[in-house]
Order: sequence, then C-alpha cells, then structure tokens
Amino acid sequence: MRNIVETTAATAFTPGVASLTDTMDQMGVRMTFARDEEIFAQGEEADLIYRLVSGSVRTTRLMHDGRRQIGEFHYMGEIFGIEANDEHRFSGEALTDCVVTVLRRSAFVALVRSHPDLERQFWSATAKALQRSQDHLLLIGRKTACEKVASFLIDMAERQKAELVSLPMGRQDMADYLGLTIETVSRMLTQLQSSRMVEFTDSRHFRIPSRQSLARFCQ
Amino acid sequence: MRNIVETTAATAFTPGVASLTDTMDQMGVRMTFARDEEIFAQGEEADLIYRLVSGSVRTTRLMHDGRRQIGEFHYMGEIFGIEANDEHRFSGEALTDCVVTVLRRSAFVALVRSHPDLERQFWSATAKALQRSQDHLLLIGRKTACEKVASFLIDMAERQKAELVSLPMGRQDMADYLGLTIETVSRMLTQLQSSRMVEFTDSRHFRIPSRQSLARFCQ
DNA sequence: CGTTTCATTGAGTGCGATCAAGCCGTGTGG
DNA sequence: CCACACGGCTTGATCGCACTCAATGAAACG
Repeated sequence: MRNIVETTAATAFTPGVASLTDTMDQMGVRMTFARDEEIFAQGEEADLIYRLVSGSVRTTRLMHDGRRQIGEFHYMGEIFGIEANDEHRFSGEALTDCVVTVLRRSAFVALVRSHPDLERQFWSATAKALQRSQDHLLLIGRKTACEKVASFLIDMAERQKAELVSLPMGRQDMADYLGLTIETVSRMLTQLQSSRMVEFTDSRHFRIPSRQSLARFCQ
Repeated sequence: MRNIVETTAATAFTPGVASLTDTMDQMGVRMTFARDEEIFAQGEEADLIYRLVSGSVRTTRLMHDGRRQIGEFHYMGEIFGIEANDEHRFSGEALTDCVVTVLRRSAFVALVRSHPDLERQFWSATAKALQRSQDHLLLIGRKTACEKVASFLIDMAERQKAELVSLPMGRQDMADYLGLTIETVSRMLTQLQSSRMVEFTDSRHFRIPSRQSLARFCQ
C-alpha cells in the first residue's frame, strides 16, 4: 500500500448540492500512479473507489494463457473500480501517469446513503457503465475488424472536444479492447487512412475529415 | 399497448422489509406475452420496468443489415428493461410464453426513493447486470468457439438447479449471444458431445457428466 | 402424409491470426 | 556527432478457424 487512506473527514463533511465527483475529491485521498502501474488487481478485495483527476486508466482482465480483454478506458473525471461483489473482476492500470482520489467503499456507501442525491448520481454512473459495456458487446461480437477500429476512433473523437484527437493507449491496448490483434489494428488504421477516412499526424494523434463518412464504416 | 398499467397502488403501498421483487409483483400489473412476442422495442421510450414471473426473455440489438447481438437472457424472477437513458437500447422479446409484472418507471423511482432498502437491492441488481456484461466481453472477445459454447453450457447449468438442464432458446439465439453462427454452435455441440463432455437427450436438454472436465474447455 | 421449421453435416472460402521481417523514432554511450 | 540498441509500429506471407453456401435429417404441426 502506497498511501494510508484517511476517512476521518467523512463524518464532518456535508455536501449540500455538491456533485458526486466534487464530494469524492474533497473527501478522498489523492494518490499518483506512474504509467503501467497497477492501481488495483484482478481478484483483490474491492474496498476502495477511485476517481480520475488526471490521466487515463485501463481496466483489464487476463486469462491463464495470457489472452487479455480490456473492459474500459477511463479518462479525466470518471469514477472507476466499482464492483457488485467485494472482489475486483478487472485490474486497473495507469495508461499514462495519473492522479486519482481514493475513497473507502464503506465511507462512500455511508456518504451516499445519507445523501440521496449523490446516490442517484452514483447509480446513473453505474447504469452508464452498463450501457457502454452492452454497446461494446455488439461491437466485439458482430462487427468486422474495420468497423471495430472505425467505431473506436469515432468514440475517441466524441469523448474529446479537440479537433485533433490523441490516443493515450498503444496499439496493443486498442487490440485488446476491440478483440483483435495488434497487426490487424495496424492494418485497419492504414487502410482507413489510405481511404482518407482519417489523417494521422503521428501514431498517437489523428483527425477525422468527415465524421459522417467515417461513421459509414461502422455500420 | 396490450394493457393499461395502473399505478394507483403505489401511494397506498408500504413495503416494510419486503424484497424488491415481491414489492414489484404487488404493485405492478401482470401481463402475458406469447413466444417471440416483443415486450419492448429498441429505440422505444423506456418508461416501464419489468419483472419476469415465469418464462424466459432475450434482449436483442439489431444492426441495419440484420446482424444481431443478444445482450442477455433473463429467467424467472429477474428484473429487466432498466435503462440509464430514457430510451431502450435493446429490444426485449419473449423467448417462451411468459408472464411479467410491469411497473411505471416513475412509480418505481418514487417507490425506491422512499425506501432506501429497495434502492440498495435495485442497485445491486444493476451492478450484477454490469458484471455479467463485462464477463461476457471476455467471452465474446477472446474465447474460441468451443470455449464459448462450453462456457455457455456451464452458465446454463449453474443457473438451473436440476441435473438435466433445459435450453429455452434455439440455436440461432445461442449463436447471437455468443457471437457465432448457428452452424458453428451446432458443430461445437456435437464435438463436445462426442468428447463425452455433455450428453444431449434431445436438442434442448442436456446433462454434464463432469462439470470440472467441461470447465477445462472454457480456459 | 405433406409441409414447415429447426438442427445437423459437408465442402469450400475468406477474414483475421500467426509468424517473421523491416521500419522508425528515441535514448544511450563512445 | 555517429553507432547501436530498444520498443513500438507497420508490412508481408502464410495459415487456420469460423463463416458461407448448400444439402440433408429430424421433429412438430396441420
């Protein structure tokens, strides 16, 4: 454990109309993680809840033989590490250097119980996660390699306001998110680029000339 | 609409320590659906919440060209049709003839708000759904056809207490749940059967001689 | 008994995986 | 400043698993 998490603030704090994330930031303890560092491990007790102040995180699940599935990428402001049971079913790993605020689950549950508004916000976040997971099922189960990569690029572009979109993850992470191999991801990217659907300035930055055109590749 | 849903009971009802599902059954309106009938449609306003009294349900999502992904199968007792937004992202269809209790979402939210215990049960159900969806991601994204089918059979066996497990869905539904074709599902089933991993009495009923042996096929 | 629907089996194809180089930007030390 | 190594990415050649297309088998139903 890198840091002792203090929960003493919980009893003193009264949020009023504060947002869930603001409240977590005020009550939680700030921690930093370096790129590729593990934040929590698959199988570990899920007694902490995390909010991402800056940087990006991936949640991954590993099979015995090394096959890997990325459950979700999390970006600035998002909550992650929520579990229905008391055990983490995914590992959480820092995609880039990042800062998180950490809250004990028990403190979180107590807080949320006494502030129904926060509870609703929290439920909404969970339901959104479910939605994204279900959307992803269709992508992984039924889309072609090209459609998967195109959908991913559009999703990234929609999450970022900037015209030039940046990819915090490498090709292997993209592959493990989309249920493909690194080679196939690379091939589809060059294919999309030579069809003028995307323009990469370098391997981690791209822009989409016409969102609509690219969307046609996603079905 | 087949049936007008009454919500007058909501104000009069006080659940005490009743379970969420019991409460829904008491407050909701009972409806019946025939096999393959649509309970709610993809894109439709999600103003109702459903609990399955008897029978089975599939939630499906369709692409323009007919490709289909099944999100989840629901069995007796389960709640389904919950959405984060006000629009259904999946269709709900009766897998078999079934009976459901239906509750207006607004009534449900009001009820849940005034009874924190119910709210916790509801949240737990949502979190479990998220968990199942995430488990399914690994299956669809990274498992082989054989592993997918074996995992599915074990999951079915675990949900039913009986030694002889019955499949309420046809081969096409299995295929669309696992991200395979109907032919591949059929081939894997005969392959598993000729390896003595499962015994089918007919196409819809099977038993597993050794759970452990079959589990080895799931990785 | 014919018709329909669902499941199985077979033959051949193709998409994405695998195996193997090659490329390129970055960092390091001489 | 160059030589070299290293990791991440791309590209090429080949393979194989799952898909497609097609036929057959087996129940269910009128």
